[in-house]
Amino acid sequence: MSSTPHPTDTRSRILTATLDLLSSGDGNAVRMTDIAKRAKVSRQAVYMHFNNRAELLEQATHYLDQVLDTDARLAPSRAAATGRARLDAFVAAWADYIPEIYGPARAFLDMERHDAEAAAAWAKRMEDMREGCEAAIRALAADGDLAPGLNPDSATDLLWTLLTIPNWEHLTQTRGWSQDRYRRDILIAARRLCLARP
Amino acid sequence: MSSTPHPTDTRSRILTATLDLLSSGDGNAVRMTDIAKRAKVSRQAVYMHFNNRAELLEQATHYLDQVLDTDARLAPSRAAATGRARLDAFVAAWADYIPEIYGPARAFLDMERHDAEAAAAWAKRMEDMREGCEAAIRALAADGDLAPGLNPDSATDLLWTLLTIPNWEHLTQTRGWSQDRYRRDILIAARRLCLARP
DNA sequence: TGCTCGCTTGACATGGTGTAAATTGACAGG
DNA sequence: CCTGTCAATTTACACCATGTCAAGCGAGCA
Repeated sequence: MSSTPHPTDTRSRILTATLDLLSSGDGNAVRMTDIAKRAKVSRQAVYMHFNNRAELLEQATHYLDQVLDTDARLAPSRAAATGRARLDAFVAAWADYIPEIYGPARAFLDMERHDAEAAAAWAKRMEDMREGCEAAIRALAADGDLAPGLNPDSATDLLWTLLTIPNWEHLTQTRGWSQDRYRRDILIAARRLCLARP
Repeated sequence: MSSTPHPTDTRSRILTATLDLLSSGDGNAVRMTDIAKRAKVSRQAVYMHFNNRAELLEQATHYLDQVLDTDARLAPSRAAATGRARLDAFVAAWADYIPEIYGPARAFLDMERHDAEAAAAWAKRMEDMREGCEAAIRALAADGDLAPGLNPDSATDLLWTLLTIPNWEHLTQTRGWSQDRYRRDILIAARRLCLARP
């Protein structure tokens, strides 16, 4: 059942319990009580390690980033020779990354409205992601391959927007797209949007 | 202050109070208490007219649709001669519609996770909107102007996704785009995405 | 006079987060 | 062996928003 190893120390048990619950679909069943139960500690023990839910979630995503080796996944994109290749690699990497962080992401999106701290933590992550978009667009512009009619700023923001998690959610959950279809069609869309000659 | 007329009967006062608060920015300050206070009735009086918050919000958007004459705004799109014209008219109409319904929309998006009834009501509205996208894409396909590489289904879903309210929110709120810029650049993006020769 | 309707008042249940304090049990060091 | 420390437990409570319940009140109508 458990997708992550099963460490003995309490703090790690809480973190893996959090991730397990978040990734197990019913995102609503991730209350502090549920996490504590799953980690086999008291609810108060959770508060001994994390001040509040937002902080716990934030630590959990950091923990997840190590497991997924997020940086390494974006290396191919950074190494790409042309702007077109960079765009393709970035979109592909990101498309496959989304489903893996969807659990925590959904939790943050839910909190973001009424919890400024959570919103800030999540905004920073998404800002990092935007930089990937910006780099790809700059590379395209340098190659003279950027779509005419769009300045680099607008192209960056539009690409970034296209690739947001709510859009992935909309297409795969609401519209029932498979992950394969998402990967394929979102790449086509990104090319059409950004490239002068898609 | 009040953007809507000020009817005397209680039910209408509650509805306009709801819309006023929703459109006044701080979307978090739209608790049942706030609405009641604004309508100058007791909190319980609200429950005499609407069973719960979701139902109140739903009625409020219906009320708003009458005020905005939503149907009429989409008439130019339906009347367009070519697929390209239809796409343009639809995107333009929708782009200017979003800011006007943003208040209620945001409230629904917040509830949709933990309130099935609210989610269903909102999904229906968005489904109606999808039909506009579908009609535009079909018209393009009929003219032979649809982007190669995308079948009509995918194009419809992608266009629909591009135009969602969270994306408008992301671009105008998070990225600080003006409404003018949004209207202009989202139209460019929609054309690039859907047209064979944008 | 008395009935009914629309609304008010005030109290209360529920469900989730977060706080506070007293207690237990293990383990380490003098 | 006694003592201190530390992690964790148990229990209890404050807070906040939604929604429920019941009694009361005043205006208008028959």
